Amino acid sequence: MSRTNLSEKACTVARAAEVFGDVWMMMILREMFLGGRRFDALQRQTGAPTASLSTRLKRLESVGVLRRDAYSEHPPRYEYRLTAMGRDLWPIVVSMKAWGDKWMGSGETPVEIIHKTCGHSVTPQMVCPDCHEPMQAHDAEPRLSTAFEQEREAARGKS
Amino acid sequence: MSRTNLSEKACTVARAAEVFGDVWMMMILREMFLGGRRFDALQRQTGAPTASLSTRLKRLESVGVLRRDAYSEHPPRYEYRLTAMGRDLWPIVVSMKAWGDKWMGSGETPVEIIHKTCGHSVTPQMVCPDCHEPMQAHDAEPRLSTAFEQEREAARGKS
DNA sequence: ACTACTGACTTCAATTAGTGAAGTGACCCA
DNA sequence: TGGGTCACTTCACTAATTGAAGTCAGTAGT
Repeated sequence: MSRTNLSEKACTVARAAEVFGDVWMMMILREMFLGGRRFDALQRQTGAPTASLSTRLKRLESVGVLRRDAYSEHPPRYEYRLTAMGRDLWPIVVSMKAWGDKWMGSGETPVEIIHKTCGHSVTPQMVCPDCHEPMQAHDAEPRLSTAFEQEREAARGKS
Repeated sequence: MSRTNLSEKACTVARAAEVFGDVWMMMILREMFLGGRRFDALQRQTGAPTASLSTRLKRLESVGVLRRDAYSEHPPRYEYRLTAMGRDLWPIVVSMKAWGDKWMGSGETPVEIIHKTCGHSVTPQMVCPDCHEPMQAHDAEPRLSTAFEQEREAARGKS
């Protein structure tokens, strides 16, 4: 699907990007978190061409992000459901929504997130799991593993 | 750049996806959060072809995610820096890293995130800003605005 | 019995985007 | 004079995407 091969890289962002670093992937995920299950619903709500949607769903299934279940044998009809792996993508979609609301939005948000346990409409926040303080880019410092450091060193040297 | 026009959609995930719903965009962002500033460093560390990198950087600049500063007049040399808008993308990249580490990783993470204020190596977590409980997909319920609901209703009806 | 419709797709030809390799321009260093 | 760096652009080629149309297995209506 993508011509580049990022999956052999050490960077796990690269590996994740290979899976859903694609507009349709993100639209599909958004739609599934909104409850979309069937091919034609996903198609209409994402606006993806049939062929594009089809290749993406196959890919997501082969990765393990979603499962394709028959809900009728005759005629054969299927629906797609997120697996645990797929549900774990929720923070990514929510982060994108938060960013989109803040920087690309036009005042009112199209979707509110209601926290079931407390009932409030919320914008989930990233916090440090140790000290529970909100975290942003400038609060963090990356520390590279030696293996990853070496991969980068090699890149620096070549070409 | 993308053939589809998602930016006029109400959904802010769609708008965000239009900006960086692309493998190279994500790789560039990862690299910039790791401290990459110059064209050739970004190229080597992301593995992007020059032309691809060039179009992506132009696009990110035009959106306002990064700024292109001259660090030398003669010869003309530039570096790229994230704006506030760009730094706000951090939660997305971190969420992707967390997902990649968990589901695509091979034991050891290539990059640790050190929380400067507490000094710990952490995996940032999404919490409800009201009750401070960790939040996942099943803790949340989406509520659509009437405008967005109408857009979807229209999609349901056509073709 | 015939026609239309639904759902989940495939196939196809035309268009568009992405690719590696090579080239450009403005310098610096020896 | 020759080579090297940096930040790109241009080009010919290949690969992916697109919209439209078609397929298959049924159900519903008249």
